[in-house]
Amino acid sequence: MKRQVTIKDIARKLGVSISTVSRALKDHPDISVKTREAVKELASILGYKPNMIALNLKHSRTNTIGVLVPEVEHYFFSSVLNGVEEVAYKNDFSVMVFQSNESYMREVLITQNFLTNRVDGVLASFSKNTHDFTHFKKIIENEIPMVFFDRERGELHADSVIVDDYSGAYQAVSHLISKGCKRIAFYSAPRHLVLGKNRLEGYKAALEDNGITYSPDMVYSCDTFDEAEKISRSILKKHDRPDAIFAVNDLTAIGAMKVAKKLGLRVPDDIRLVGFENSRSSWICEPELTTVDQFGFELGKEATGLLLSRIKLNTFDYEVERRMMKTQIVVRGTT
Amino acid sequence: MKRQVTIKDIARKLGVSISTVSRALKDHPDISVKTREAVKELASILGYKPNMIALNLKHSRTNTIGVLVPEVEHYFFSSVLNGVEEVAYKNDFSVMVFQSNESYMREVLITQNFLTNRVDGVLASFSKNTHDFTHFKKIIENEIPMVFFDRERGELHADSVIVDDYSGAYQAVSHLISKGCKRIAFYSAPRHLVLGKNRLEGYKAALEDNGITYSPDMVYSCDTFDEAEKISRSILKKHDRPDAIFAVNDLTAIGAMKVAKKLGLRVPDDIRLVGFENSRSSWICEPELTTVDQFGFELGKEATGLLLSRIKLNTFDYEVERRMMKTQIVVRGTT
DNA sequence: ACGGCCCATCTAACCGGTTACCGAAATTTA
DNA sequence: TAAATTTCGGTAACCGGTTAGATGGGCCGT
Repeated sequence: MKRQVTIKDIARKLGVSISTVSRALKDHPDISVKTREAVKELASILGYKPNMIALNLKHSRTNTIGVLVPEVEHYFFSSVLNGVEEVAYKNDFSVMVFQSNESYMREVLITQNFLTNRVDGVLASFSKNTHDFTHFKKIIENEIPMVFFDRERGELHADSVIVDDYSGAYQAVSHLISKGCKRIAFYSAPRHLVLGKNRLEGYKAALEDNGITYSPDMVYSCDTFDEAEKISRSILKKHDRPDAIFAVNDLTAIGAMKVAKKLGLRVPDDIRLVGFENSRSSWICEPELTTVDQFGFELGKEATGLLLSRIKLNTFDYEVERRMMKTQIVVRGTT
Repeated sequence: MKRQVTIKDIARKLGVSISTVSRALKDHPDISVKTREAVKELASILGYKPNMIALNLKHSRTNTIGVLVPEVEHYFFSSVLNGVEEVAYKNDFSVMVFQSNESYMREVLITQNFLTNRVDGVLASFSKNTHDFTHFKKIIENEIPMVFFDRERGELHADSVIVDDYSGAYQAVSHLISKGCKRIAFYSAPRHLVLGKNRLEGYKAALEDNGITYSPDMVYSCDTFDEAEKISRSILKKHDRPDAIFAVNDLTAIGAMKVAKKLGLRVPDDIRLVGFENSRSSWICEPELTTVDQFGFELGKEATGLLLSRIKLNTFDYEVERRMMKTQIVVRGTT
């Protein structure tokens, strides 16, 4: 492959030393205007581009942040990514995105990659199957700033930016109750995810604040379209079927809706549904889905801003922060 | 921040030279077993990780490929990305993903970033608003291998891996004709994209092969949900409205379907629809959308494999290749 | 006892920049 | 006019590895 133009080439052609070229290019006052102009002109003629790798080695920074995300295919994560890019980009940082595909093994390899590639900081949303966090601990041992987003893990020295799951769930369930629903099922994420716990708390609180007793029988572990299709079939056939379903994400709600319609239930008359995400899908399905907007784009911007501020701190000795993003219920046809 | 362990640290503690450590770590035969074992043991105790940046500088490679994509939010592109990661990953390459958001300006900046970050190769799908290709020429001038995917540009020294748009469109339109459709509208991508041209040709050919005369009045420039909602309103109200719509992607087809249903048309009895993508959305809408599967995952794998083979060639003197990915029509409820 | 040879390791240059420090010429000052 | 001070640019170390070639001690044969 073609060798790139270096300052050495410029120095040789101009008969000056490489340090002069280096200084001239960055407007160092030690260099005379004449020399500086000559260097700059030749540099642009030759198409000189500084070698980032050499700079990175010198400064031991890469100006790169690593992002670990379960799947970019999910609307929420892709919108987070947009926010991340926006901020990173404005601050001259590059972004390396890796998907765990909800696989723990893959996640471990990705974090190792972060270490060997010497990213300056890490944004991470770990997989649903991650119960062991030693791979993240290694990143922290290396004093690489890390911000968890959406899914958090309190005990590590890492900031987190999360969705206000509690209040999102509370809003959603309160809304359903205001529509007259009494038997509200909750299709929930696995319990070990903090978001699962918090949404459950919000669900419970909304029920209890409205005089409805909480029953664990109404909570199902189900957070994908396919699972929703499967379990809804039996749930919705029962004589004491729920009159509303609050689902942990839009696709799950839509899966349930599909089954409901197939069973001849009318939406929203016989059964009301609320999702969580405000994804594209939520206005593609019919009727359009009432859902809780998670503001992924803003979350991405927030998390990246926080991470960059940590990187700029240049010390690992800071108080860990936990930021919560507001949610907003979007009322549509399914309620 | 914490300084990473280097071979220098190991050398000092062991009282040997850094070259000995370097060689010991890579099982060089010059080093005695005793020394080698000692070095390796200390390395693992100290948690030594080779500094990729230094290696990159030495070898002037980064083991990184840059990916330029319009928007990861689109199902097709996110599935391509999955394929890219899969292959890159197996070959110990990292992937840097950048979204142009269909902005030409952004795209130019991203390609500059590829140059300064010294990626070893580029996978690119340019934006709809790109008419000037000098930014790609710069990459090629630097002899960085490039593979265009999905959207190609013939005149540059770059391979391309594209969807067989012609046959995909031909299949889709033939299918509609076999269902008895006579007036088939085509919601098309901008003409300057090769994929737009090829699908139009496939559309024309399918019509003509079945004795239907092609009429330019049936071709509309429309490739988003919003545009489809807007233009379909008037198109579907006309007394000589089409009896089928073939759309350039799923969301456009779904936008049209939504309007059709609002106008009281029955799908598929009054109007049939075919999309292009086989996205998640295509089985969320109702009825489920007949669509042409583009096999994004396979396309991503193919393009990355080709790119990596070019990188490994280690010369820029190769014949440019153009690979076409087969498509497959998926028949569902809208036809 | 000495030249030759092998083995294990070290020295130093290199990748492409940055930058502290040094030195010679030009200019100012006494 | 000699000394002091700028001005301008060069030298060399450094970032963390790799690697060709040098070095030096031990063992061999004659």
